[in-house]
Amino acid sequence: MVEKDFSEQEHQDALNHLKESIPANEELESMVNIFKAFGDMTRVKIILALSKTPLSVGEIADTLDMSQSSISHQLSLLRQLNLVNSVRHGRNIHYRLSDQHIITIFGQTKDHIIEDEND
Amino acid sequence: MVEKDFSEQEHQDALNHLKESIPANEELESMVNIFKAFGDMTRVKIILALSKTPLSVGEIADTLDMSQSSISHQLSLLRQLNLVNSVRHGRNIHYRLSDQHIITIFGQTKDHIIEDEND
DNA sequence: TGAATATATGAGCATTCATTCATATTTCAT
DNA sequence: ATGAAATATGAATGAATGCTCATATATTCA
Repeated sequence: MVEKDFSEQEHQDALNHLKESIPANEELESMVNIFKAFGDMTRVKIILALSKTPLSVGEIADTLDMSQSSISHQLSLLRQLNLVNSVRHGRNIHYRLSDQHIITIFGQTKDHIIEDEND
Repeated sequence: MVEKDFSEQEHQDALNHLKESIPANEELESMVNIFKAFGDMTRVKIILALSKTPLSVGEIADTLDMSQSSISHQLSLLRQLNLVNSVRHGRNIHYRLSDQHIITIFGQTKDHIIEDEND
C-alpha cells in the first residue's frame, strides 16, 4: 500500500489514532455475543414473544411451533447472556425479558432497515 | 401443558394474540441478517474503524492485523447488507458506513451491557 | 410412592461460516 | 506493453452452531 489517496490531513490523523481507538477483544466480546444472540430467527422470535408477556417454555414452543428441547436450549443461551431470566412457578418456569432495553435496540434496527428501503 | 399458572386474564389475552403478533420470517429476516453481521468480532471492528473515517481495504487490514482477503470477504458481506458502500479512488477502494444509524445501534447495545453490569 | 407433566441437558448430525490459499481483475507508473 | 500494487473471488477446511433424539431432573397430584 502506498496510500496517499485520501491525502487530507484529517484522514492521516484519523489513521494514526485508529489502531488505539478500537477497543480490545475483551471489551467488545459481550456486545458481539449479544448481537450473535439476536442473529438467529428463533431467538428473535422468543424475545419478541417475551416482549408481550412472560411465558413458560411450553407456551413459547407452542407459539413458535418448535420443539420443547430446541426452545429450552435457546432459552438457556439467552439466560447465560442475561437477556432473559426465569422463575419457577410450580411445574412451569416463567421466562421474561431481563430489561426493556432489548426492545429499544430492536426498534432502532427496524428504523435502520426502513430508512434503508426508502432509497 | 395445562398452563393455568399465570392465571390472570391479562396473560390469557396476550397468549391468544401472541401467535399473530409475531412477524413472519420474511419481515424479520433483514433484521436478523443485520444482527448476524454485527455478531462477529472482525465485522464489528471494521464498522468501528469506519465510524472514524472512510478507509481502504488495505488500511483496514493493517489496522486490524488481518489478511487482505479476509477483510475483503467481510466487506463484501457488509456491502451486500447495505451497511457499507464503496467508491474506487485509483488503485484503492474507499469504504464507508452507509449511514450513521449503525453507530446508534452500537451505542444502545453498549448501554444495555453497562446497565447490566450495574446489578 | 408412583405416574404424569414441564423443563433441562448431553451427544450426534448437518449446516453455516470465517479464514486461508491461490489466483483473477483492475489500475497506475514506467 | 509490462510489472507492481490494491482488491476481489472461488475452493477448501476447520470451527461454531442449531436442531433432534434420548434421557435426566424436578414438581405436582392421586
